[in-house]
Amino acid sequence: MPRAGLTGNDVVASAAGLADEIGFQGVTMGLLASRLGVRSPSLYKHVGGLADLQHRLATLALTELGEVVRDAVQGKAGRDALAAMMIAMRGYVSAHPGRYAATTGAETTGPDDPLEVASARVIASIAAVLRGYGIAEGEMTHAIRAIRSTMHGFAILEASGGFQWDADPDESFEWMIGFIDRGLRPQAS
Amino acid sequence: MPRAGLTGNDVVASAAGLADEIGFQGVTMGLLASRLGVRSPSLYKHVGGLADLQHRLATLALTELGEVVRDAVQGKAGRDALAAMMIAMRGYVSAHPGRYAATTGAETTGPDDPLEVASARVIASIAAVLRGYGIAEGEMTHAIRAIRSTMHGFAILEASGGFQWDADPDESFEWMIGFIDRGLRPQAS
DNA sequence: ATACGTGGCTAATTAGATTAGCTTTAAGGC
DNA sequence: GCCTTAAAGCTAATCTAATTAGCCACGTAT
Repeated sequence: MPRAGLTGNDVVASAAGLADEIGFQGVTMGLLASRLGVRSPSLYKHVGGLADLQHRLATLALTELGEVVRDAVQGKAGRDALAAMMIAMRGYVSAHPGRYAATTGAETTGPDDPLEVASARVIASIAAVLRGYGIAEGEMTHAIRAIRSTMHGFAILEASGGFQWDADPDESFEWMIGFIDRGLRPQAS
Repeated sequence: MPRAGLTGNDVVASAAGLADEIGFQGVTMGLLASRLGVRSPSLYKHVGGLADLQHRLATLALTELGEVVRDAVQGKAGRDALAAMMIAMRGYVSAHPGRYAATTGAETTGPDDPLEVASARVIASIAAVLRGYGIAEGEMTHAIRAIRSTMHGFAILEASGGFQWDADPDESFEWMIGFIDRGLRPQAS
C-alpha cells in the first residue's frame, strides 16, 4: 500500500475545503481522514488533534482574509477604501464560510501565536483605512473595534440565516457601508 | 428514593445557570443531569435532546434579552434610547454569557417557533429606538440589521477575548454608541 | 385500596476523539 | 545494490457523550 505522503499543511488545507463544503462543525477527524485516504489516527502524525486543527484552520482563514483585504484596499482612501474593504471581507466570508466560522471564537495562545500575527495584519489594514478618515490616534483602537464588530456581526448574522425577512441582504450591506462611513466622520455638532 | 419532580422549564433553567457558569459548550446532558440529581437518560423525559435543550436555551435568552431591552428603552428617545438599549444589552450579555452564546447560531424552525417570537420582540424594540431617529420606512430593515450586527459583533468579540490590547473595552463601547448615533443620522452632505 | 401514567433507572448502542504499540515505507549512507 | 532508521500508517483499545430500549416504582385519581 503506497503512502499518502501528507504534510500538516495538506491536512489543514483539506480541512479548509471540507469546512467550506459541509460547515465548520461538520469537520471531524474521521471524515477528514477518509477524504485524505487514511484512517483518523494517522492524522495525529500531522496535527496535534482536533483543537490544533481548528486553530490552524482559523489561522489560515485570517491569513487569507488579511491578504484579500490588503489587496482590496491598495491605492484607495476614504469611503472608497472602506467600501472596498467591506466588500472584500464579505466576499471572502461568502466564498469560504467554513473557514471564516473557524475564526469565530478562536482564542490566541500568546503574542507569537501565528493566529495573533494574522489577526494583527487584518487590523493593520483596517487601521490604514481609518487613517484616511482622520481618526485621532487616541480613538483609533475604538474605531477599529467598532468596525470589526460591525463586520463580524454582519457576517455571522448573514451566514447563520439571521436575516429572516424579505429585504435584500445586498441592499442592507450597501446601507451599512454608508452607516459606517457616517459613523466615522467627526460629529457635526 | 423520592422523585426529583422536574419539569421541562426546570431543566432549561438549570441549563441556563450552568451555561453562564461554565460556558455554553460545557453544557452536556451528563453534567446537567448530575446538577439536577438525576441520570442523563431521565432528562429525555423533559426535553427532546441536546439540540432541543439548546434551542430552548436560546429562546429563554432572547426572551429575557427582549424584556431587559424593552424596560431600558421605556420613555426614552434618540441617543438616550440608543445608549440605554446598548447598555442594557451589553449588561445582559455580560451577566449571562452562556445564555447569550446559545443564541449565536441558533436557527429558527418556522414562523411559530417561540425563538422567532422572542427574536421579533427584540427587533421591535430596536425598531422603536430607530423610529426616534426618523429613519425612512424603506430603510428601517437595513438600519435594524446594521444595529444588530454591530451589537452582536461587539458582544461576541468582547466575550471571546477578541479585544487584545490595552485600551479599555468600556471606553470602546462608549465610543461605539457615538459611532452608531452618527451613523443613524441623515447624511450631512 | 388500587390502577395507571409518568418520572427515573440500568444497560446497551453509537459516534467521535484520542492513545498505545506494531508494521512498513522510503530515503540516505555504505 | 543492500541496510538502517525515522516517519507515516495501521489496528486495537479506551474514553466521553448522546441517545434508545425497556424495566420499575412513586404517587395521584378513583
